[in-house]
Amino acid sequence: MNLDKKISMAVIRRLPRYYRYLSDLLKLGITRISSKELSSRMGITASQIRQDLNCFGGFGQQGYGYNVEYLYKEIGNILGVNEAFKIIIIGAGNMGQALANYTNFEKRGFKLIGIFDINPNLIGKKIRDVEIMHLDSLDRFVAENQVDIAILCVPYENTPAVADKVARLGVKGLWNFSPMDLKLPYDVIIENVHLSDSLMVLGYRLNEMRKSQRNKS
Amino acid sequence: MNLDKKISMAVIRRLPRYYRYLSDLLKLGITRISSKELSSRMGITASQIRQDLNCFGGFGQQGYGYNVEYLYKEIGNILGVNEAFKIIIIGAGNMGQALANYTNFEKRGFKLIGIFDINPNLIGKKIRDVEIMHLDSLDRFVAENQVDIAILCVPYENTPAVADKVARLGVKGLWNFSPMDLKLPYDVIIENVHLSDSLMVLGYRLNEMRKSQRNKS
DNA sequence: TAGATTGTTAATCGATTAACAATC
DNA sequence: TAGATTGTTAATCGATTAACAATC
Repeated sequence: MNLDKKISMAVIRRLPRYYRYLSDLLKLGITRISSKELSSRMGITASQIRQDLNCFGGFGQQGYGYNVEYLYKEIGNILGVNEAFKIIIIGAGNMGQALANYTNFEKRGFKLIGIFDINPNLIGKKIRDVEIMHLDSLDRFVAENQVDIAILCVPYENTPAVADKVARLGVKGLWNFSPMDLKLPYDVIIENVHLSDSLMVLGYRLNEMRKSQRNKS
Repeated sequence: MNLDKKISMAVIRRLPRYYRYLSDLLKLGITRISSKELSSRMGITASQIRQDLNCFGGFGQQGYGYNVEYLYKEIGNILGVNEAFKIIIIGAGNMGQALANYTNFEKRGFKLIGIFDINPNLIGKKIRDVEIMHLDSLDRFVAENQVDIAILCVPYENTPAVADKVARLGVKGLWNFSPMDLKLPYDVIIENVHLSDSLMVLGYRLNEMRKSQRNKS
């Protein structure tokens, strides 16, 4: 168990995936699983699974494998599903409202406590009991409430300014939906969701497949 | 110029990022750029930039660097921004509607031609001139129109069945928004957008930062 | 021409996979 | 106990970085 050693992002990004598969196994009523069996389900090597898990501790047992429920809970703890991170959404356009309606996030340890916009037609409206407030009241809100993460769903051109403002107010996690790489001079964790990047990669791969099929025939 | 050689996914996933930075440079009126200068803007090594670009051809000139407009267009072509991929959205809930309103996709070579749902209250409604149709008419629609990509925004439990149906109809690209790894026995390109995975990684990193700050003091 | 910067090969680094002793 | 499977070290593979000759 290589505890306190620096864990690579490659490993970290696989954790939510393990968590999902373990959740599925639980639902199927499977109580124990070997790295070999999980390997064939997930399409990665058993060796990688054992390596990954051992970054965080020895969760298995020789000759037995892993207890599904135990491993599920442990990975949940590592990912902080019981932390109840307080999140706010900035920008209540289509994407902001869509995310506000995602009840899944709650299950994974994220609690929406505020939504902000500048459109007067939206102010006062509620989404799942959370009020849409004017962006002008953000300062006071952040001062009065602990806000762990801000979800940025504002138009492209406003994103840098809003990100800067939020970071200055002391919010330490930003989830950015604009197609740009935010850089801030503060100690803030930024996670980008570049939807158009993903779609463009899909387009590229589609073309490549078609090309290779044409060459075959 | 290592043409026709297999290009790694690591390189491919960086292409849209290059494309974004070149677009920014164009807007700034910068006409030429060296790998060194681009390197400092993007925060990756100049060596990596030259390696990446040379997978697709020699776009630069010794002693000069790269012509921004030329490189922008070339990468655009590689990514297929002029292909006008025909896309449909399945599931016109919050996320489906949010994506339907994304005009950005059009600029990057994706044309929305249909939206499908099963909710009778939504059928007939239009989003940006695109009609929401009943899922029952999907078969005929795909038969009568070329559909390159289907965006899946349906509830978790319906996703596998809908994905299977769409793939059977001959759609070769799937953009999946459900938190599951789709596997299909057909030659279909699947690109997953696992929003909750991304958010959980953000939560993990936030916790790690806080831990390390606590240890310092 | 001299200076700059690419394209490309070689070296390094990190991540994945294989192997196996430890042990349940 | 014997069989199974982990935890962990060692080997391999692939991706990134460094170096430099080619050349604009």
